[in-house]
Amino acid sequence: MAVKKQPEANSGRATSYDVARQAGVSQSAVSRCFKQGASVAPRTREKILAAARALNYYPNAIAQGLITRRSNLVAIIISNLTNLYYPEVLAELTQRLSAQGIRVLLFSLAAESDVDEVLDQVWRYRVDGAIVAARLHPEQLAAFADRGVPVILYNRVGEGEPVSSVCCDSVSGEHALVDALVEGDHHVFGIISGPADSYVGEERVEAARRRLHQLGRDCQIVRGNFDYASGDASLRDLMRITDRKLDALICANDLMAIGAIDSARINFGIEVPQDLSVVGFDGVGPATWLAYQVTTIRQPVRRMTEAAVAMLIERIERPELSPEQRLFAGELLPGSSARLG
Amino acid sequence: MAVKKQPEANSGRATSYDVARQAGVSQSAVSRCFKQGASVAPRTREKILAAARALNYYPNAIAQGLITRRSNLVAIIISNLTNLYYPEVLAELTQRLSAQGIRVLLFSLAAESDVDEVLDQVWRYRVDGAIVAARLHPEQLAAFADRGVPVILYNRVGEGEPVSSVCCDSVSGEHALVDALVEGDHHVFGIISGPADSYVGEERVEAARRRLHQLGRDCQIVRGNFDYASGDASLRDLMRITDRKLDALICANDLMAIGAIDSARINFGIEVPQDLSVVGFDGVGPATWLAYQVTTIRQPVRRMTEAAVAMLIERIERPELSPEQRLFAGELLPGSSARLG
DNA sequence: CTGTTAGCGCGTTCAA
DNA sequence: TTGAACGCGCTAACAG
Repeated sequence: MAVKKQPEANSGRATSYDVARQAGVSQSAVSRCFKQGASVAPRTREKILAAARALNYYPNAIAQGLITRRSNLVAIIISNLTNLYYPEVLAELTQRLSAQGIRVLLFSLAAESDVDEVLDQVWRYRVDGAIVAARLHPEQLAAFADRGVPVILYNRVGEGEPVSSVCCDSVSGEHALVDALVEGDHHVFGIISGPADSYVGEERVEAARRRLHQLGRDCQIVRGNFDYASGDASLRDLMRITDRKLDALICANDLMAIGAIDSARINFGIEVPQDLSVVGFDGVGPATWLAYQVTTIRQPVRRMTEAAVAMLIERIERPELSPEQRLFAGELLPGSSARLG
Repeated sequence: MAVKKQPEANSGRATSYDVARQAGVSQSAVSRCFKQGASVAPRTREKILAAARALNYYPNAIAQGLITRRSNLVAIIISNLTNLYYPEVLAELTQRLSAQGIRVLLFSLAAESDVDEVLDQVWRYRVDGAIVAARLHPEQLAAFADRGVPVILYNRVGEGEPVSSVCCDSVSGEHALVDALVEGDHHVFGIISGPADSYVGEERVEAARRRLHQLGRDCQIVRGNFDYASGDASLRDLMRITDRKLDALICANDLMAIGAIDSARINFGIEVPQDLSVVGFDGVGPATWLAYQVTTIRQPVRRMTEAAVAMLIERIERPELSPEQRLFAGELLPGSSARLG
């Protein structure tokens, strides 16, 4: 005879057995009572719910997960949370997942090299799926496939590896920006890139460069790292390189555009957009502030997060589904940081 | 005879039994092998680790949690993630917890009224503790105590309920700001508050108001809601109320200060700080941008998150520890958005 | 509709 | 140092 603990002596940790005893039913009746479309007599149900409430009983999701093989946990892996653009994405994702009865296990990377440690934990917690906004190597992506854990990349694609992804279209976005700048009669073009390990950064820069080339324009490219300070630093570089003739600046994201605008006005005494046009990418909050009104491409965050969550849940329920890539066009916000055509 | 599945046929989900069989040892040997200071012969250990690697075995944290009664999960509950100030806090917290072998279950509230649903999930997942930056009712706080789940409030206090918390001192911060403003020879003071349901918002406003009163200064207070747009809107209100005589503005956070600065310059053609001094609170990134350089109080985020995590882990390990409130003084960033004494 | 039974994957006694 | 046996809290057949 097992020496069971007192039923409710240790407060706040009642089990389904405690509830069963209190309600005078079997443990499995309690289990069914907390399951969706299970058959329980109304009277029984009431007794059980009353007992559950009295004992402060909540089903143990850990135990449920062990047996159903569904943890209802999804990992969200984000490289640098502080990038002004992610908080909005993260909030949207968690709220949408929450609405679907899914909990978020958050992993934030201090350095890209931490990915392997993070994945280690992801496997241990038997998450049902993952949404990833960080660079993953092919073998890391393969690990997800091996384990049958569906994964959705956010603003990234699996280079080589077939994997589902949700992205904002860099090419059409940069085309729109470049076309508008060119029509606006600019002559000396500069580009501030993102860090070398950023997928969208490289993609945006390449798209802008090619489009400029197609239209017969040359450009200078300097490397930034997506933050405010690098907007300033890169602008200085470009002013030097172009002998201050720069009059159109394309930034790989809004934050650097803002840094460049401030630097132009304050450090160089240049008028934006009269003397220098600046465009960004993302459509983050500060881009719309009165002082900046950055001409940029706004990512359709709502639709993108909605798609990411929908795609993930689909694949959790039907693992055989093949990968799918969804590309959303951003919207050109004219702003007033650039003279357009 | 139970019909066991093929050992490794279903790839990527090996159990400790599979590893044991492959290594020719018992399951409990495998278990010990993955535990810290357990006694395993070096040769046995190697065999097991080799088998584990071959089978791609990772201990099931869910099952571990079920038996050890430690999920190694901590809930982080944040009301509005998009408040420019929280991403930094969230990133710090997750990284610090991660370093301690603890995973983060993230809950982001769309509305304060969602708290109860969130808590429901918190109980179900048997989290070891929680860090909360959202308003909790006394009965909600009591629920944590009932269940023996340690909780740390972040920039909030338990009103009535005894509960641990980590805060940045509003009183000393506002005193420093007000004192500096008063010495700077200002005459018409205005305050933009936070939303009514914000604890720090109310506290900061009250501290500023009292200090002004002590120094024999009167002030006008209008309600903001912590976002950029309300900085603009509230400034308009204050300009009207004071018949444009406002020359010192105290904002309950930096974001509103920035909104007010932009509005003053652009909508009213007022020079900041020559004609109007503006101060904020928090020390968020944009506050230091060249265009603003907001005079503000910088919260010591690193020390605060470090304290929160340390306090929480202490209480997870020693539940009998009584609540503790830690108050950190912020640092006055002089900036250039205000004429100080 | 309800109770009985058998595990989910692992940590933890207790002997050997 | 190792293995056998048990149980964490629950779901999922199955029989009644």
